[in-house]
Amino acid sequence: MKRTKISILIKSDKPRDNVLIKGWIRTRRDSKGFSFIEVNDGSCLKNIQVVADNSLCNYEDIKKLATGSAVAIIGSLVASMGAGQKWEMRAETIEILSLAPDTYPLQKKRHSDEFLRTIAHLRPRTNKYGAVFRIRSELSYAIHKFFRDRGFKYIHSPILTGSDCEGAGELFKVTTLDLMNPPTKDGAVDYSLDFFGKEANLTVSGQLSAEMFALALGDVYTFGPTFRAENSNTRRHVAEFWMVEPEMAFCDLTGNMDLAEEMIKYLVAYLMEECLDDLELFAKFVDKGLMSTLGNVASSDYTRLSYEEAVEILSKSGEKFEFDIDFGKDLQSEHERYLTEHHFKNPVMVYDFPKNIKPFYMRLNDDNKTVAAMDVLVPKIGEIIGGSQREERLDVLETSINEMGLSKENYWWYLDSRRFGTVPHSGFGLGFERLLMLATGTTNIRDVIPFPRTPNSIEF
RNA sequence: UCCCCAGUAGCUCAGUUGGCAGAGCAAGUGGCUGUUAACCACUGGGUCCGCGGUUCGAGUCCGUGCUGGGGAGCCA
Repeated sequence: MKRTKISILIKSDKPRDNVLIKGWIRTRRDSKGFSFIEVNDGSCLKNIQVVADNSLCNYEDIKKLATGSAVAIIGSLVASMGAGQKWEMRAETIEILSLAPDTYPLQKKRHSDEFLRTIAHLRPRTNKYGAVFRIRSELSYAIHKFFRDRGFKYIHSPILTGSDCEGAGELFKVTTLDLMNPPTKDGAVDYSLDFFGKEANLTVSGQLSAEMFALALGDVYTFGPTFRAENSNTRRHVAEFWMVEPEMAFCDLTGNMDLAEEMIKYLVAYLMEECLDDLELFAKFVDKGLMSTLGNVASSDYTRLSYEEAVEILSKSGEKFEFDIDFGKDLQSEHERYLTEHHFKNPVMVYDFPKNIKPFYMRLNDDNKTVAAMDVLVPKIGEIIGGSQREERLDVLETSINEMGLSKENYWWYLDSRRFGTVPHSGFGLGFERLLMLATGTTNIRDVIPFPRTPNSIEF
């Protein structure tokens, strides 16, 4: 007999005989002659209520079923006499697949997120984390659907890289050398004897690869893990995270911002349509205002303002900031928060940043002091997207590489793209986990990724 | 890496001016004719984060280390 998933059963429009379910016990309530057993199989947030009569041959064992135990139940789906649910299952046989001992760490009541992080291998069995990871799965799918519907091609950019790409943050080194006794040359480690014949790292971004493919396939995107060895200890950073990076040929900064806005709106609307049950859990227990926030994000237009205008708003705000606002300095967290949470109360797109605070590949504007960069800032989380129109002019790009003290030789292949059929192109990086935080109201990034990697923490 | 806060039962926490270690939930046992994070009764459960110090006496005060959380920087 094939098992039926609980997500299917609870949506049934008629009673059904001879149904098999398999899942885990969430709670058991005993009465005089029978027990109510809540079974969850992870297919959806809801449990199915199973009624186990004391006439069942193994009823004495059934009464030992504790939270976390696994069962296979055959029975019939019938209308529930109770008020809390439409359907319930009347058990004919209950096979106990495994009995959870009383040391099972999860209880029926709520646990703190901090405690659940210490048992990250078990937390997907809770309502909240089950919901997080179902939403994460749906959001991944929606990203692919969004791009595919618009003719974008999915590029698998490499995880192992030989260049330090954009110099964005500290890199994780990848080596097969004997760390106790590495080969040296002139007092330094001799990486010519390493696996790749040169230094290698985990990628910090798929952007440079994506650019090469955008200049061949037109519109492309990457979606994969990226790594930063930055020692940052905040609720918005992890060492391993997933990034979505579209790259579009024949596209300027405005087209780039258009895509970013359209994409966020699409994804949030998609979740509100497909994951309503799970989202409502967050609206109930995590962030009371979640649904109105999401409604706003999905439907209202995002204000676009230049860095210069942002600086002006902040200067005139009368707000006392810890850090000075001055043209040429990057916006601090407190400034971003002021813009999104107080001034506009909505996502905000800031563009045309001073060139000295941005990487070499961003396109120089005609004013010679700003670049065609853009950030999407959202309330509570801050920067969720960073992107730019890329510098497509070979001479300007070479000057920029020189000015930033980088070596042209390392980027020979990147520069080739500007030698051969170069065109204006643009792209951005979206922090997948940060979008999940926005979608669920979760305030700590460690709670939206299955096994978070942070400084001093890689237990699971 | 810097600043701030916290660490007491399986979990969430209380513990007064330094004076016998507490509650709720969970767990175990029993009860209850339909429950909804069921309910009622009883029972068991402690390296008060580690180390050192002050004191007649430290969960409480001091020093230090570790762990967790929040903020900052870096960014997505």
